[in-house]
Amino acid sequence: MATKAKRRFKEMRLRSEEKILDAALELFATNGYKNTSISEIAKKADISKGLMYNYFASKNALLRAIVTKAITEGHNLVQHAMEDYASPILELEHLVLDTFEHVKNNFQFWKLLTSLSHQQDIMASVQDLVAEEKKWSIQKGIELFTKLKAPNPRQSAFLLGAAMDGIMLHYIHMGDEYPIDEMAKNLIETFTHPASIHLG
Amino acid sequence: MATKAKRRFKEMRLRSEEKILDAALELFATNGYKNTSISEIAKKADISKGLMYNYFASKNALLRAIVTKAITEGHNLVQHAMEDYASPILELEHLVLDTFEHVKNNFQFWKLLTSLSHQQDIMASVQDLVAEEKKWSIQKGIELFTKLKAPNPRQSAFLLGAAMDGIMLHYIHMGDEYPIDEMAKNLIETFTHPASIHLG
Amino acid sequence: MATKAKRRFKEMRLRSEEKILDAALELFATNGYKNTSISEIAKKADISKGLMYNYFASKNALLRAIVTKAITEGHNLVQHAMEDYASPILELEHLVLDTFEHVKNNFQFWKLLTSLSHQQDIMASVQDLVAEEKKWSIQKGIELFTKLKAPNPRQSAFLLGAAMDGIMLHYIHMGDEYPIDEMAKNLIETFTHPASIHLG
Amino acid sequence: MATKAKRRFKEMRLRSEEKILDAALELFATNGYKNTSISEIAKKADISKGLMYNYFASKNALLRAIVTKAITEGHNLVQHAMEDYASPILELEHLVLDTFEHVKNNFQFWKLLTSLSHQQDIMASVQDLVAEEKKWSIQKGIELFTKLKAPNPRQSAFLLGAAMDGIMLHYIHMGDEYPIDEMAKNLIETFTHPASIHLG
DNA sequence: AATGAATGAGTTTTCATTCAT
DNA sequence: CATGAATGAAAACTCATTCAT
Repeated sequence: MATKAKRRFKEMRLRSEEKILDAALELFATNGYKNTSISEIAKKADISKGLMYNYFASKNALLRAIVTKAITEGHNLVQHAMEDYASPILELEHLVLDTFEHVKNNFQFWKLLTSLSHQQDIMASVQDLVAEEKKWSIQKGIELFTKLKAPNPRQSAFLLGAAMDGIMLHYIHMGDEYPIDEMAKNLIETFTHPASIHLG
Repeated sequence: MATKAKRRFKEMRLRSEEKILDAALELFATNGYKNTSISEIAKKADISKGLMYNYFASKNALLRAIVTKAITEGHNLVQHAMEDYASPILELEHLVLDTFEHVKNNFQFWKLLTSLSHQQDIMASVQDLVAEEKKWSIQKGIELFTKLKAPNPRQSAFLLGAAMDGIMLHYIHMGDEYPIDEMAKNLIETFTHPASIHLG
Repeated sequence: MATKAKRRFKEMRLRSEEKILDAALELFATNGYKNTSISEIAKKADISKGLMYNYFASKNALLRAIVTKAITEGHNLVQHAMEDYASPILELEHLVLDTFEHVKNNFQFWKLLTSLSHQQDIMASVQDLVAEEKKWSIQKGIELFTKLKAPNPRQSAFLLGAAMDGIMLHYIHMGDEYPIDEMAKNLIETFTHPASIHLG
Repeated sequence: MATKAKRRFKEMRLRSEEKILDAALELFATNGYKNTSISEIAKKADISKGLMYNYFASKNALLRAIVTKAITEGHNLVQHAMEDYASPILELEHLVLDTFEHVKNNFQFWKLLTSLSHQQDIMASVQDLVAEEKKWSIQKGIELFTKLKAPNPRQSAFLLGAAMDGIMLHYIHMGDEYPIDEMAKNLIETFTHPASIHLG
């Protein structure tokens, strides 16, 4: 009896939580954290203002929940993708493609994260979650270019990272108008082909 | 007499206006637009809250003034730098270096602009100013790569643009810890040397 | 069968009601009425929020129930204690000691009542219950001092009442650190011995 | 010029601050801290809600300001009054009378303080201010009864303290209906006359 | 009888903006 | 031109109470 009721309650909780997280992510991403009110979130999630506080202790806790969730998901995804590859070139190719795939599939989240990254005080409450992710990413790049026998792996990793972030930035701003797949292909060629594609 | 007095007033006016713009730029850039109060700006600019409204009709007008000013300055700078170059390679080199130089010299402004770019409603009030700038920039890139006989000038221009923005993004986040000059050198080589520097 | 089940239900009901009353009393007394939420009470009583409303129509009804219960108990106690004494001196002695005993045994309740007594609007809903109690208490004091042939029984009763309330106040604030028994002894001597104990 | 304007502003500030403090004191004292909203205070003080925050950082800061102000005033008053007396009996007489005088003149404040003393968490934010006051008071009492050669000065000081607090409590509850001056006289006699006044 | 999800009115707090001087 | 006191609308948050199950 009690079990049945409990299960039902759990489901209700989960559904509401999901609705709130989704609504908040979209609004935060589009209009910014400070610029989004709990009222707006509640309206979009189709719940009452008060209910939000049943699930998240504060607006900031809600933000952290979003970031935590997305980073966890993202981390798993990329780590999986990295497992076994025949050659470092293929590996680099997948690093780029998988990352962009993840960005495409989590458009709103990346928009939010990019937006957050410019607000010092808000970022502070999320910094720890993001910092680790970044370090891991650069480390992976350096390993790759070392395997590829690049003359300066660190430098190449940084440049690749910058180019990827730039592409993501443009993609995030322009959305599907931006030729992200083409850019990815181009990027991979630039970083793996001995002859530059840029000059004839 | 009157003239002298008038001139002094004008100078004071300019000085106050300048102080407000500077203070606001720094605070907006560091903490975000929404997160910065008029009180804070007034305190930092060492003027009264009320005085601000003598110079700018609203907080949003102040924001627009900052963006307008910086974009105008930036535009002049880059356009100047582009004038006469012996070869397109040199020209590309200068495009990259001058842009980064501008970012370095207007760190706060770029920080602000990057931050703003993620807040749809605020950006709306500034969008038109930025859009033109962007278009011009891409056009310039395409021209350059055409002169350089790149197989796909548009693609190369996009990739260069993305890489430059990525580098700027990292520089803006990390400040002087980021090896922006080294990155610039590297970037130029990648885009102008027939043999890739990435693979040995 | 039915009877047995009914009895069990009644017991459960009593147990839950008791748990709620105890939890609420402690929380109200410690943190104040307004400062205590139904959630806290429910958690402390180990029941659900909703169940509380099966037993008490509102938070205020719960408060009234607590006060009513404790006053009734207290009244019985003191009245019992007052029955037959050989001398008015002994009677006064018992009045003091029994009252303090009651306070010691109902510490939380007295704490609550003392706390409530300063909140006009809340007190309104409880006032009538308390007023009667007070009147009875003073009447008793006057009777006693009359029997004791005090020159001004009313005055003495008031002074004794004030001193007792003062001692109770201190006891309530300090808890068992306060030497309430010693104070009681002292108080009785002061009011029954012809020679003052205060000056040597 | 500037000076004149500044003086005017200071006066405005002072007046508003005073109005807020007075309104808040009365409401806190009558209805309790938690039970009083900023809106009510603003309405009573005839100012806008927002203005309160120009003067006090928070509702709690307002409370502390009230307590600090009253304790400081009270301390000065009593300390002054204690200076030079011909005999310890006269000194005790004045201790009692001056204290009651202070309570009468700061009725609202004492009502508030008595009310606060029962709410642990609120009291925490004010405790330090009050604790010192209490210690000083008891110390004074012990000194007095030592000079008066009471057999147990500490005990007598405690009893006097309790009686005084009890009288104040009743006075605070009943207001001017309570014969506080008569009680004071009676109290002094009880504690200074060798023969008890209670029994004929 | 019992649960806890959901509500909404009310509370504290913030801040762009106005205005008297 | 300059000041900062004052306002009020909107934001974050709390909580007694209701209700479907």
